[in-house]
Amino acid sequence: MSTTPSASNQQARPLEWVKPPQQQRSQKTLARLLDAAEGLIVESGLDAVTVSAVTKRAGSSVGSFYARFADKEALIRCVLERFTDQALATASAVLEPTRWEGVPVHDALVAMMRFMLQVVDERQGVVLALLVRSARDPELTALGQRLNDQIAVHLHGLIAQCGHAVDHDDAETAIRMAVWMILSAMQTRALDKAGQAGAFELDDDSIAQQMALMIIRYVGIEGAEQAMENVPASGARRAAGD
Amino acid sequence: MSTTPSASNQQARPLEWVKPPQQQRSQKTLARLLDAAEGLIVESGLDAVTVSAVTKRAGSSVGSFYARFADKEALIRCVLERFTDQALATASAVLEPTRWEGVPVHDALVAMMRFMLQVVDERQGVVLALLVRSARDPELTALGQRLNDQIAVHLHGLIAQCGHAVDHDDAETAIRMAVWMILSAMQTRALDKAGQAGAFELDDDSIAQQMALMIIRYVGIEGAEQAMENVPASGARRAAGD
DNA sequence: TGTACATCAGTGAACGCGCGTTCACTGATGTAC
DNA sequence: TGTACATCAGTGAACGCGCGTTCACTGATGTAC
Repeated sequence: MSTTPSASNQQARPLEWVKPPQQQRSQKTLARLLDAAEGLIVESGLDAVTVSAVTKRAGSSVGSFYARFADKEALIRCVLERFTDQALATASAVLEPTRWEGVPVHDALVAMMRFMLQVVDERQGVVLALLVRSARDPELTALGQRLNDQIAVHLHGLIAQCGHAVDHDDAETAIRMAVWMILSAMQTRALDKAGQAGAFELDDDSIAQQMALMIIRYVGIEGAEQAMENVPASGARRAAGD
Repeated sequence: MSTTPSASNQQARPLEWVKPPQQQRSQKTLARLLDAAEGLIVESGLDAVTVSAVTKRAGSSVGSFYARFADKEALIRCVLERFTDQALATASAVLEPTRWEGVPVHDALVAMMRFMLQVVDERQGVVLALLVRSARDPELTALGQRLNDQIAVHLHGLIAQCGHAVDHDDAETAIRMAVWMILSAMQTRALDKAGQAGAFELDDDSIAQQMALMIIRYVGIEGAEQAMENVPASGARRAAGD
């Protein structure tokens, strides 16, 4: 973990709410506490995150916990901020233009949506925790918005670069809106899956394709729709302008 | 409140988790408890909903609370179910086809989106509570889905009735997806507003218009877009097919 | 290199607050004769 | 109509659990001379 590209984030960002450790020993304790908390969130939800549960799982003690964190809230913020940082870094990596050279916009979008759905699936717990905690803590709300903005900016650049005409008064706003709606829907999806209610009868693949289609049509990326190679078109698709 | 159309709901639905009162006196106590809880949620959020706070506000007592509700959860579920029932009823009323006869689809959609944004604004607290509580309680998640489905069904009927051709393989799914994304975004919006973070720099009106545009384009309601009388079109809008 | 001291890190029992829930009791409403 | 009784409704002090937080203490690491 200390060799991953996002390691610098873990040292710089989370330490705002944390007493910076002076020895390597406590550095590790801190990491173990964060991991323990995240593990509990993923496995059993936010309610399972009690100080004693976290310290027990981390093989630490209550006292050493309070040597690092001002209170329990600080821990949770730390975990969620670390998560958003990872998400931010991942988003930048995934949306890097060179990665998608020569790939039709539609396929690229579907791939991205699929990836996002997969992440949400794997890290449901954390996504939900971020959602739930945002209701109390405006600083966390801001994190979500930052993620939204960054994805939107990157996506905008990416679409602009691939040479399609865009049919929208304000492409930037449109993309921001689209990303907003999609991210929101992803959160709802995490909720539905956690509640193992029937959720959507739609599978992740169909959702990914529909989301991609939504972006293309709403933002008005002209000529991008016909590249839908793997969409099982029941009625023949016939775009108005082609 | 006992004369509103939704009063029947209040008698039938919420009582699943509640001991049915035998006298009018306790009937009123029950209503006061529900109102008190909702009031607390709206004004101070879910955390402020403690049994003693609720009973105090309702001018009641802890004991009489437990005579009606199995536990605190039951109360909260009741409040949120009552809210969804109202939302469901409102949605049916708002989406009634006769209301929109002769109104261009675009204008109708914008009006609806505006209305929804307004509701979310007024009842932020309850919307948020529903969101947060759904993470714990699958039964509440199901409520949200029911709302989604019903709106989608009505909207589908409404769009089908107004004689536009629809350019989508599966209009029903598309509309369901659109409603899903929009409702999810509304929840995020409630979050953002509550956190009074900069939220979106977009005002509610622009959001309403963009959402309407999204529906029209994504679902492919042909010929509906040019009815955009009050959209400040900076670059001249030119739909591909007209 | 060794000793003394200071600081850092870790420990876990103990405290106390807040809140959900219970329960023994009083008062109100309805019913039987 | 009046009295006796049963049931329903309401009361709030008391209980107890769980959890966050504190604190007096032990052990480990680093530093000065």
